[in-house]
Amino acid sequence: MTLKIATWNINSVRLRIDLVERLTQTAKPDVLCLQETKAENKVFPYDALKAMGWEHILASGMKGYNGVTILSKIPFESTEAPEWCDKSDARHAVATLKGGIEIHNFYIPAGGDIPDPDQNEKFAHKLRFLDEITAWFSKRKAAKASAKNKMVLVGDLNIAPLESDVWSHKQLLKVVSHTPVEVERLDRLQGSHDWVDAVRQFFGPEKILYSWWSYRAKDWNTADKGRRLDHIWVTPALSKDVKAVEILRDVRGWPRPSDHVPVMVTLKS
DNA sequence: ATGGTTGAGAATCAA
Repeated sequence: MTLKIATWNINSVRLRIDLVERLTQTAKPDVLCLQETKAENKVFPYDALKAMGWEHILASGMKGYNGVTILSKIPFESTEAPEWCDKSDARHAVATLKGGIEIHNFYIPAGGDIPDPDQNEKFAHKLRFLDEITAWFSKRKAAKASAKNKMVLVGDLNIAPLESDVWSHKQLLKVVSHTPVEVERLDRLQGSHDWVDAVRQFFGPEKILYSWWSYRAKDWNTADKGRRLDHIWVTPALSKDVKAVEILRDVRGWPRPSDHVPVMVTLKS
């Protein structure tokens, strides 16, 4: 038996509902975590998603921006939509699957253009968000004696930490998403619950990997100026169960695509 | 050097 978990920044679930269906049918994930759904719950396409086989749906949305969703073929034991930085901005959804795996789906703030928290409140928010969830996971780890905890953290973390996660390390060092201050925060988050980067565990540290290509490039595929902003992390109790990881680059070439592509892990269960 | 595109939803704001 296997469990396939995918994450995808869909950039409007309503506009791209047909692409969600295409991914559902071709990649056949058991759990699909979406970010940037851009739909408040009252306009969320529950019926269309149920019709394509997503029986269990956790949606946390707001009008116009952000929004995270966990779609599942496996029933939920419990669900939660925590809030951070005193904002109700729909950036975190948690679902525990029947059987015990706890899934965290994040849309971390992008952080604006200027990588200085004193000049740019959006960048300050991004750092604060990372600090808050790091403290929260550290506390939970201590409280739960977590050695056996089976947890998965996915999402658009809006940080590409390694040199092999960006098209040019040198040219992006001062570009939000790849600055040392963000990478250091992401490393601390990773340490907060002994998270293992399942994608790098599978592919190794050297392989060039991207999950996002800007809409602004004339030809995203030829220019290939990508970044790996979308991540799948697992706790040590699950790291040995990672059988495969795929970054579905072809999806960037689908009609009217998102600027992000799905990342999917196959776990032995 | 600094533009380039997309989405929500109704003028910009965010990415």
